[in-house]
Amino acid sequence: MPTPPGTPREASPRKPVRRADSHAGASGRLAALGPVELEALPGHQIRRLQQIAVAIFLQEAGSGGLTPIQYAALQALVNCPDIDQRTLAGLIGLDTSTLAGVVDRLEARGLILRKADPNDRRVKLVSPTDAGRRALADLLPAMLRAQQRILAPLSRADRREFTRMLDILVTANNDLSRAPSAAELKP
Amino acid sequence: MPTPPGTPREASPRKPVRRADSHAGASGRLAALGPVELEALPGHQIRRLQQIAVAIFLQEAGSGGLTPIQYAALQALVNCPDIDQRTLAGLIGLDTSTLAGVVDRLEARGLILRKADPNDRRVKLVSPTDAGRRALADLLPAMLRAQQRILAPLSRADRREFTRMLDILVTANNDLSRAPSAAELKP
DNA sequence: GTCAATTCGTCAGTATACTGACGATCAGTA
DNA sequence: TACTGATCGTCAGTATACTGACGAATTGAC
Repeated sequence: MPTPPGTPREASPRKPVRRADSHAGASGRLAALGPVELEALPGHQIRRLQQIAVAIFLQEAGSGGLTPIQYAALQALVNCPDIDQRTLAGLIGLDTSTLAGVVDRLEARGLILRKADPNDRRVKLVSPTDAGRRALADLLPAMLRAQQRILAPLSRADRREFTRMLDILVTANNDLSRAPSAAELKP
Repeated sequence: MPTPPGTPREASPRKPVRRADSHAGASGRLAALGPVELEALPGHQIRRLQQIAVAIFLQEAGSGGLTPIQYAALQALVNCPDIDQRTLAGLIGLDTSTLAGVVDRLEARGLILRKADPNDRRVKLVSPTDAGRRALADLLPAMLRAQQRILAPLSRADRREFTRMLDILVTANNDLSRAPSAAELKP
């Protein structure tokens, strides 16, 4: 972690508030340059947007529905049944320990099945039940409405640009979460 | 720490099987078209980007540092000391019940102080300690590096566009989380 | 001046999301 | 075959983040 990646360097901050003064340690009294506005920090706004996206999804899904994560796990399993939990975690971008809880809850609701792999008893293969496929199909319109609402404040051209940049940012840093990456899944 | 960022990884196939935008409006005929690709759903990609942003922040902050939320709370208090918890929750976009835990942890580390409001005994006023201001100042360079790294995969023009759209999306839906909105804070 | 409504902070409960460690299992080798 | 190393799922611990409910305190209507 002493090694910041290649290229941060002191680019001129757009309008943000306060430049990264490399001589900060010396003065110690740089608190006078100006306040840091949270709204100008991308990380802060990304967190807010995530909160909003989850809230919209839950509104559309209704009280009996699934959470966004549960929907993603179930959708990945319908796309690709009978995979082990590690592969599933990689598909939806989750830590395997976090996925364990998600799978527990889906199994408790009868939406998926966990069975041991006969060839490797460490592995548990997961697949959706009929009830799971039905729940997913029932939720599809609400899920699509949620996706539209999330980006609704943007113009159509901006929506396209935004999703394009989102893809760049996610794929460029895909390996930063503890989710198993595609590289280490299929040797 | 492994996984030095900046590794672009091969681009995913990215065939947009089913997008949630534009012409999907009628909502009746989109049910039978093909598999739903999670990567094409804005909500999914926003969640992934949030994971990445947190991971980058924690990498830069180091082991003894603060979490992004703790940083935001402390920064808001330095900008604006002696406010009650409800106002603070609104400033950083948090539920008051979630904020209670954040404030507990910051108080336990001696970075903030909680005292009763003499004019209204329901209210607890919060303000940073000297140690809190010091911790915030010490973390400033790392925080700014993190912000740069999050958007580093984009061109400079794209970074500007992305933050512009982020602002639009967040402010347009500001009232969807349970955080106290600015409207109800100052009557 | 009393009582209902409201507000503030908190708690219990649920669900992500991470780190670090562990037992069980498998693959490879000597 | 016995040993080493790796992998799979899980667990404990910590930290967001929400809903719904609650006691304590204040405000408002009358």
